[in-house]
Amino acid sequence: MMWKTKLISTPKGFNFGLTVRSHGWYNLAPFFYDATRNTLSYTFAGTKGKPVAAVISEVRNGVRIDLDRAVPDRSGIEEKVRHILRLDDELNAFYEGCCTGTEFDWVRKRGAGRLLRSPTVYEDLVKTLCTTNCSWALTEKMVSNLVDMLGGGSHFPDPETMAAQDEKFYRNEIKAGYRSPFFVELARSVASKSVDPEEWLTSELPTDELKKQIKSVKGVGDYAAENMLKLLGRYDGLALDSWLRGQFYKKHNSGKVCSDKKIEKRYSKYGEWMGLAIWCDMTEDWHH
DNA sequence: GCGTCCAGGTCTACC
DNA sequence: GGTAGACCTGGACGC
Repeated sequence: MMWKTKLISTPKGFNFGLTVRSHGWYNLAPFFYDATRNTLSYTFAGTKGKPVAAVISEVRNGVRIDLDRAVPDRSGIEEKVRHILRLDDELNAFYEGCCTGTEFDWVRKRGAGRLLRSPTVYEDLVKTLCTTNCSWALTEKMVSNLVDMLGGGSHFPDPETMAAQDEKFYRNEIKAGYRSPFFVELARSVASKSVDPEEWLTSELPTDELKKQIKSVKGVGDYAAENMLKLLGRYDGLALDSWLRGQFYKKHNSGKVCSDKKIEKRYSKYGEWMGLAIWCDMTEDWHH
């Protein structure tokens, strides 16, 4: 069977807009968010070099996917949209255990807490590397350069395509600077299957062991690994970066710098959900 | 126009 | 295990 438009149901209380705008990913190519229409566009690589552009919009009790051409059921696009929007994430434990009757009741009531992610863990990993030690503007530039130069201007390049380029290309064309050798090594490791980021989604390793595994990727330190863990659905790390710290200082410490331990102490009561708790707390004013 | 700082950090060498 | 210094880029800022 082929399809071009599909409706998929969403979990009770799911909030499309808050999920899309849950963090900066919706501004990174090949995502495009149309705020006026409240639609999220994404172009999938497709098969045989034929990309498929999707527009995802909110409908009653679900979301609608509109493609620019018909694809077979086995294309996997429906599953990828479910993955992107975290439709299969089980958040009831977080809503009931951390939000009900607490400062985060708004998260439960409004259906927040689902962090947008890319269709593949590999894409999220490359994008996370692009967020390290630079301005958000440079992150956007690096990612759009990858899409423009290696994804035909439409889709995110696969590991094989990225592995075919050398460090010089990433330095000169992508403007990745010192991250360039990290991209080459990561892409070649994934292309040769010596590293399989997609396996992290279903890994049964304890979070600290999985974090070590993620950190074995060159260029991935504490922040990047914990950010990846959040996108994998594990929230027991805070993924502190300079932006998150700055927000905390403003909201909870009268604008004054404090230690990471103090930040951790405030959210430690949320246990395995502390990473999601701090993220919702620090981004609350995005959603007014 | 120029120099400095630093932003959604990490790695290496050294102690 | 803890820490200083180096590392690309590019926008903001002060002079």
